[in-house]
Amino acid sequence: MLRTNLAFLSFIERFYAENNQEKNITLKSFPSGFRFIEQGEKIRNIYIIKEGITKCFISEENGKDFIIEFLGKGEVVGELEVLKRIDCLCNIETLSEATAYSIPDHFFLKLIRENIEFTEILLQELSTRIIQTSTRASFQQLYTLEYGLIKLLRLQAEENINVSKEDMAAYLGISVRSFNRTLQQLKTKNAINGDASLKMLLEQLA
Amino acid sequence: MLRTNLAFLSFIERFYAENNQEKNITLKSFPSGFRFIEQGEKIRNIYIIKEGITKCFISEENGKDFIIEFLGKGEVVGELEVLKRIDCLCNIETLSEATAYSIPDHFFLKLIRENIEFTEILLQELSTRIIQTSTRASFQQLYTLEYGLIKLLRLQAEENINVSKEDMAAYLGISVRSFNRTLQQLKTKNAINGDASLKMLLEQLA
DNA sequence: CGAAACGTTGATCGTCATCAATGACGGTGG
DNA sequence: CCACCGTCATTGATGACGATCAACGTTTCG
Repeated sequence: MLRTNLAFLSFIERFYAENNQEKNITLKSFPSGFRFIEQGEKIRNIYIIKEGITKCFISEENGKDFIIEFLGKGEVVGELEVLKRIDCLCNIETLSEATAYSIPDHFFLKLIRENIEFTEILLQELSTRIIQTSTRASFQQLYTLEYGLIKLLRLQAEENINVSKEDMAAYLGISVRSFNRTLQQLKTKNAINGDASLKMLLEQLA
Repeated sequence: MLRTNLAFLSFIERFYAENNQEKNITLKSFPSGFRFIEQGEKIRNIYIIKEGITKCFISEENGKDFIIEFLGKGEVVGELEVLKRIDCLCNIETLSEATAYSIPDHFFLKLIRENIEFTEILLQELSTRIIQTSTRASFQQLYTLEYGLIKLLRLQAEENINVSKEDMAAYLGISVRSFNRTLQQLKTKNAINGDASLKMLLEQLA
């Protein structure tokens, strides 16, 4: 659930240190809770996250939010919009203080044309995203909330990060009320067998 | 809902005609209803569809199917698996007679390294997929079936293709029974206002 | 000054009513 | 025989509303 891409990060850090005479790449800092990309706006830079955690989410017209993914170190945002010359699809908001390398669109496109290593990392990244998004869509569509929640808790226990209940609910596409309710049902049904760290997390939440 | 990529197709046709002395690319034909990629298997070729319609779907462990997308002319399949060296994520099955260019994995990777035009088309394709998959996941998660069905019918009316009820149901992640029921509800509620071609399609189905 | 009392706020839960979606089963009609 | 529908029971998921509780700061009074 927290995606990272260390290959991307180390590439860009190397590039930033060695090949940035023209200052195409700049490093920016954001406070926690800052929305640095807004759905529907035009964009002129892509960002590669150096430090911190962000969420990438779509706000639907009915007022609900759907979190596409949590993005950490080395994840890139805005690249789809630049590649396809479209307005931003999602909002990107920091969940902690964060720093990110900012790369102007033209320079990003130039990198793709001229640096095969960069392009291959990008291809890997896009592939990973398609895989994750598709399998998740399928899963969330075909299983009940209860299964989805267990899966989410498991992911969170593995990666040992902490996300607000509000965000977890948005990740599942439900309200906080429903999220709490389902947590509680899990607990009373004792639906978790075996996994100790998962049990602890559940105790802690419900 | 029926994705195509004419840029990809014309690239590969040109390449096939002019640069295929070593016979790396071959043209294959499949009958209707043929599953030429099976979830969980290893893969050694990618395919680019020349003619015909296919469906790309995940079979979940609970026996349900989820159709990721319908793929037509110029769509590529198997490239994620080759790029990431993993087993097949989905099944690909023809819905009509179909022909496809088959490209060995090593040659596909070589094309990426050596032909920037090819790579750029591929980047476009992957971007499109992420966008479609994400927005669809969000929509299907946050709106009711009724909305989802209307959207699906609209897409189908626009693209003027015909897909079996079974497949439409799988696209929505529901059973045929539920699909029919919802169609009927749409009809009796007269939920469609304005769009004539949509109304016709609904009449025809329900 | 310090402790007790008070009010505010936000998060959570119990409960109830309701809507959304499903599964089963038998019937109907081409 | 197969695709579809009526019907019924049931599960899944939601929204609304009020009650509760903990956290926190402020006020009040001994």
